[in-house]
Amino acid sequence: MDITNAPVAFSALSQPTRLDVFRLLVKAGNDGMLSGELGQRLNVRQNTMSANLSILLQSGLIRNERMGRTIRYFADYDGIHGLLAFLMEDCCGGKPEFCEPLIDQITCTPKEHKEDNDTRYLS
Amino acid sequence: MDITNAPVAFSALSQPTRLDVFRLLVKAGNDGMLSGELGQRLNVRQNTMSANLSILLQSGLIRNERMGRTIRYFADYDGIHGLLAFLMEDCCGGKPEFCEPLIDQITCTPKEHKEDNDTRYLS
DNA sequence: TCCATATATCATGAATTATTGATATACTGA
DNA sequence: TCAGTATATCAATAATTCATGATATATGGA
Repeated sequence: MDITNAPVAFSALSQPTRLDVFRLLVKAGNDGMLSGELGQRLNVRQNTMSANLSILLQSGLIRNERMGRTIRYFADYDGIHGLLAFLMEDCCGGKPEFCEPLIDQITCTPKEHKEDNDTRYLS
Repeated sequence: MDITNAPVAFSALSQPTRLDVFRLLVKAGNDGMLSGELGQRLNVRQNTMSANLSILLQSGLIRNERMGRTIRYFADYDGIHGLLAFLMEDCCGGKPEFCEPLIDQITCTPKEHKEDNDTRYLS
């Protein structure tokens, strides 16, 4: 997986099923959800869900882990943080020292992991 | 102008020129920017810029004001706040009382205007 | 090794979106 | 009222995206 730009991520979120998937994963937190579970929950066919999950994966907003026969998907908070930081860059009147901690908070970035933050979107 | 859903807003941000416009307006803050100014700055033809601004307007992420012959565009913080709140709903493990103030902060929502917040995206 | 389950990939057609040249509208000042 | 500037709309083509049926791959258990 290799994300290079923000339009790809927003494009991923622009499709209703994918937005639903993303929000379910945000709510699911560390538990994540299985691919099949998402398909059942949202009443989406298997190959359609697979294609949509693939697009979300490429966007860097979610990640996955194979658990035996099944694959579990999670919201990727680093990716989310990077995207929102890019989107709202200088949002507080060009005072990043004021704005950045707030972006950390909205994306639930723990202070002790701040050095791992995704900066791919930042210019 | 009447925005009804989040996919429209993310779709608006999924196009590179529109994302650039949005970010310029976020940075510009209360000064906003003229349509022609945006076109020059991003090297985009007049009618293309007009079409893209129209799409951003429909998304509720920006607003405009005619000033004589020119039209000035601004980031719409209420719209932005509503979208991000919807996107990250329950992001902190289903504890909105912890999460919501952070969303207010990232979108620079002043406390005294909280009652005006856009809730169109919230379920 | 064979079967069943879970997920991914492929090819296709339908629908949507983006850009452009041309033209229309809105406003200002002379 | 006319000319000029700023912006919007229209029509058309090109490009992209979507969901789907069919099929392939990966894993686990008997």
